[in-house]
Amino acid sequence: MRLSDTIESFIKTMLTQEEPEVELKRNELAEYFGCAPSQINYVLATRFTIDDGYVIESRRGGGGYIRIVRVIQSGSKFRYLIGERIGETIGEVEAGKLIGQLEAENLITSCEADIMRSAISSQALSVPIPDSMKDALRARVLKAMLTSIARKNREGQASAKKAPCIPSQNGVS
Amino acid sequence: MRLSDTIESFIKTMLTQEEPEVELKRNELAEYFGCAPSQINYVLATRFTIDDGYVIESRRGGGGYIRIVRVIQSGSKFRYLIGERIGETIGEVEAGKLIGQLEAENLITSCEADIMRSAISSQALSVPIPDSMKDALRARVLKAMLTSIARKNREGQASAKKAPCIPSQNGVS
DNA sequence: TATGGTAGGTCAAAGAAAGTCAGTAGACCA
DNA sequence: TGGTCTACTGACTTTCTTTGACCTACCATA
Repeated sequence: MRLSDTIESFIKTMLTQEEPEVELKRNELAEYFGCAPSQINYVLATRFTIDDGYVIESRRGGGGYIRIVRVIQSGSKFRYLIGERIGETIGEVEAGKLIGQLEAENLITSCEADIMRSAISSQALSVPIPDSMKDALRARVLKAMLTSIARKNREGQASAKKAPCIPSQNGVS
Repeated sequence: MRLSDTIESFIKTMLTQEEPEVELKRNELAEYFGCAPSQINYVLATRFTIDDGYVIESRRGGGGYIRIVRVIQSGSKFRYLIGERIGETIGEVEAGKLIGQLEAENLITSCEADIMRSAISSQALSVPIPDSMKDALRARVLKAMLTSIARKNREGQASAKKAPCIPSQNGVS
């Protein structure tokens, strides 16, 4: 396994359900894993982004620290994604992270997440068009899927005739 | 026998009934068979396609890998749809009917059906490319989504750890 | 209020591994 | 024997990881 993956899961095991916040020393962690301190920054930059659902705070100097906070930016997540976050184009990795967040917040099932991921995979979109247009296409497809989920949720709320897409919260307090 | 055939059967013997998933190193395999690494890609591209019921996942860079997953049992509904029924291109109406059938047979939930319909809607695919290419794109996206469902169902059967996509059969014998 | 130590941030470069593609060679068929 | 399809290769590209040199911020205290 890659060092980055090891560090990632190390940090994630510190972030439990009850403890959505962890503070660490960059140099200590680097020494513990026997790597360059900047490796820690790399892990944070690639695996603990806001799209992944994390916020990083830090401080330099004596008594410095890095704090990682898992955030659930609730409110109307779908509106935010469709209206602001996604925009005209989006890459596969980025889009995958957004889907992962919806899954983690139990706004979609893991089946729905997988369907969405596969629908926007570069595999699925591998027709001979320029990459920029693929990203535009991906954004459209993703927004269309999210819109359909959001609409279903609304209808479920309104009439209770049709089942909403919100999955049952298995094991989540 | 052609080298490609040898590599193909080599990989297929690794993919047993119990282990439908194999991970390998492209360079190692190429060295083992004494061929160019790109030969491996050729074999994967010609013999382990979605239509054949396989999914390829890979990662570049340090610690990179190629994973081959056999997703689809022969003789299944999904096998028929992906391998024969859908083909290279498909229109929106036709695709919608197929999705409706899956929904009626309780192979997918109504939410999943809606997500899939929206993903292949002409709305979602309205980027400036020729219509013929849109139909090709729709076919690819649809196959990719069906593949992910089929895979999930298989994983659900195999381990019962992950929930399968097959919805509960409400009122359907 | 300088100033030196402490600790995190940035960035570019090197390394690792897979992907792409165009071109060549071989095989099969009319 | 010419044409088309399949197999194969190598050069080049892209992506991901890791490191180290250098930069910046904060704190204590003289």
